[in-house]
Amino acid sequence: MHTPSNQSHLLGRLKQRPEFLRVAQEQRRWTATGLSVQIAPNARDTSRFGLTITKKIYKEAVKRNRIRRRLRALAYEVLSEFLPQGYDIVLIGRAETLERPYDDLKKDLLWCLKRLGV
RNA sequence: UCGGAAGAUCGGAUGGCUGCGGGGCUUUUGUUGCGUGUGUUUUGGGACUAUUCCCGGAGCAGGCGGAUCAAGGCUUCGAGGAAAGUCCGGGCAUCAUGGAAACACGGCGCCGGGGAAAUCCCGGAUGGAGUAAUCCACUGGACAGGGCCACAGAAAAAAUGUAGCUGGGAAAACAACCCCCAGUCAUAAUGAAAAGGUGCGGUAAGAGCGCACCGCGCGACCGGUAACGGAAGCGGCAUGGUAACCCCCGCCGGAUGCAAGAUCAAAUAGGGGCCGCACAUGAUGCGUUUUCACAUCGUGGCCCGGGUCGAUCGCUUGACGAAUCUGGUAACAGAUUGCGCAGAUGAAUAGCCAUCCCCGACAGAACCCGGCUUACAGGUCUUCCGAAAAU
Repeated sequence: MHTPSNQSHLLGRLKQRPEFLRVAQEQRRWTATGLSVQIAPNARDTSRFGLTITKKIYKEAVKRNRIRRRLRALAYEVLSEFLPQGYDIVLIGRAETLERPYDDLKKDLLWCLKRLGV
């Protein structure tokens, strides 16, 4: 879309529910303390990411918003650097995402990517 | 100074790096389509002896203009007092509806004022709490009618008469008990409540039977816009509670909610129109047969219509807020202004770091506005009350 940064233009966003379901059906999932990751190849020359934070984790909208913002910042920083082209990835928030130190979250995400063989 | 009451207001600060959503201005290149006019090719019609001229269609090339979209630059704005719960009142939209009324159903219920309206707000009345400031209250009607009032108690509503008290009768030597008749409810027992209370008189015993005080009912008149308050006098006392049970009276109320709804519009199904082509010596249609005529049946293109995916609008400037002044006890109203006001749609307003402090509560807009209710760390300000001290 129109992201001016020199790195994040590689990253699109998943927006439609069917796109999320397709990634989930691929069954490639790994969970760390701070977050869960689902991934699927998308047959494109760019990668895209989506975020899922359910009401099950926190009832209050404020806490869910904060989790979403931390994950989004994480995605722009880490995925644009380490995620190869041609993948759709979904980051799923957990209860610990809210308070976990940012550096640990970063390690969690990298570890998940490694275990998923990317 | 201590304790208390009411109201208003704020809701971490500063800086750095990296970012997000909306608007505006601007630059460049590209994309798409539009307008304009130029050159050129080709073609139809007309005028003319002819060169040629006039009118129209199609293709190609590049020019200019102002847009759309994308990217870059600059600039500006970017969550709350409750954004929450979705409980009321409206705006707006669609649907239904000839008008009006009545019935049904639901809601509301002291008086006056405010407000678009409300079950909201302000002021007052009444009752209650507090030394006070102040706070609390679903506050019409129980002689329109019905229902209910547990347990206990004789009796729970136009009272009754269990124990008891008194008189008379009967019986008897006399008295008492038992029995019969009459009067009565002071006394006793039950209960949340027993049909005025206390005292004196009175009586066979008693009773508002009489009187005084208190209470209650009616109430001339006075004050107040009103709710209501005060009250001379009159009445011997009469209409127990519950309407948050039905009900009666008065007032109010269509339904559904922005996923409302409107516009544009790939695609698909079925439908309609026009044009071209094809067949046909065919099939079907009007009782049968033959002949003739007519209509339909095929296929291609374009258009209309349809409305899915999608896109745009609705979508944020309005019964708005703020400041100042004026009127009003106040709610609020009026005037003025180099004043302020998000608009997303997998959904922006952030991530990380540093410093400081009192170490940060409840909590995230989703069509808009007015209320209500609920949650909330801590800070600031104003007014008032009580006590102590000082003057």
